[in-house]
Amino acid sequence: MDRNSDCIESCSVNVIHEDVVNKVKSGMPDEELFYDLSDLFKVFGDTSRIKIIYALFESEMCVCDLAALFNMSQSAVSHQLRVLKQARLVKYRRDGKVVYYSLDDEHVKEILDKGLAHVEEK
Amino acid sequence: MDRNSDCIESCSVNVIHEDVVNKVKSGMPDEELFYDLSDLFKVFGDTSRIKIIYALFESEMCVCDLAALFNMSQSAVSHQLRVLKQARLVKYRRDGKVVYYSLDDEHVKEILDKGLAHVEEK
DNA sequence: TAAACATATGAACATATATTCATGTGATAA
DNA sequence: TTATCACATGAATATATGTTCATATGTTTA
Repeated sequence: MDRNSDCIESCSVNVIHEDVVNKVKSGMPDEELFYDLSDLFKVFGDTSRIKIIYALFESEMCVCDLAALFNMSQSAVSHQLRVLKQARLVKYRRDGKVVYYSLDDEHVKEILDKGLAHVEEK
Repeated sequence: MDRNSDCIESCSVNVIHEDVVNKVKSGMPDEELFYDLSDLFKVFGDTSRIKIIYALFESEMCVCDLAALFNMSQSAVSHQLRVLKQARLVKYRRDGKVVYYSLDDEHVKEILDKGLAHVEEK
C-alpha cells in the first residue's frame, strides 16, 4: 500500500511547478470521493444500462419486457438491473411472478441530460 | 448482424405487456445516441481520469505535474489525457517542451456535480 | 550537432466487466 | 403437490480497458 510513497523519485517524475502542484493538492477532495464518483459513472458507461434507464424514463417495466424491447436475454437484463439497483438508481416492486422496475433517483435524468448536451454539441 | 432478429422466439423471451413495450419503443431515441452517451460516461468511469479532471478544475497543469500530484507514471497520465482529449473534454497548449492541459467543456463541471449530488445523498 | 528533457505512443500484460449458460428461487395455477 | 412461469444468480468465457515498458517525437540548450 505504501510501496510507492517515494514515487516522485523512483518513477523519475519531476515536479515542474511545485507551487501549482501544492496548491491543487490542497484543494483536492477526499480520495474516496473519486472512487464513489467513478463507480457511479461506470454504471452509465454501458449501452445496455443506458438503454434500460431510457426505457424506465418512459414507464416502469418488468424484466421480460425490457428483454424483449432491447433484444437481450432475460439473464443479461437481470444482471444489469442488479447493477442499477446496487447503485441505488432503480427500485422495484413485485406483483405475483412479475417484478416491475422503475427509476429511484431524481438525479439520473439530470445527469444524462447534461451528458446529452455534451454529446449533441457540435 | 441480423441473426438475432427473431430473438423474441429464439431467446424464449415473452412479451408480457405488448402495449407498454410498443409505446416505450416508439419513444426511444436513435440507437447511436446510446453509444455516444455510454462512451462519454465511460470516460468519467475511471478514478485516474476523474482525478485529473478535478485537478484541472483548479488550474491548468502540465503532464509532469499531474503525474507527480497523483503519483502516477508520466505514461499513464499521457494515455488518460489522450482519452479526455478524444472525448473533447480537455484542450492543451504547448509552451516549449511543456504541454499544459485544461478543461475544454462547460458541461463537465455540471455533470460531475450532478453525480456528486447522487453520491452524497443519504 | 548532440544531449537532455517533456511528452506521446505502440505493444504487452493484467484486471475488470458484459454476456451466456445452467441452475436456483419464489409465486401462481392446474 | 406438481408444473409452469418470471426472475435471480453463480460460474465460465470473451472482450474491453488501464498500466507498464520501451521507444519515438518534438523542443530546448550546451
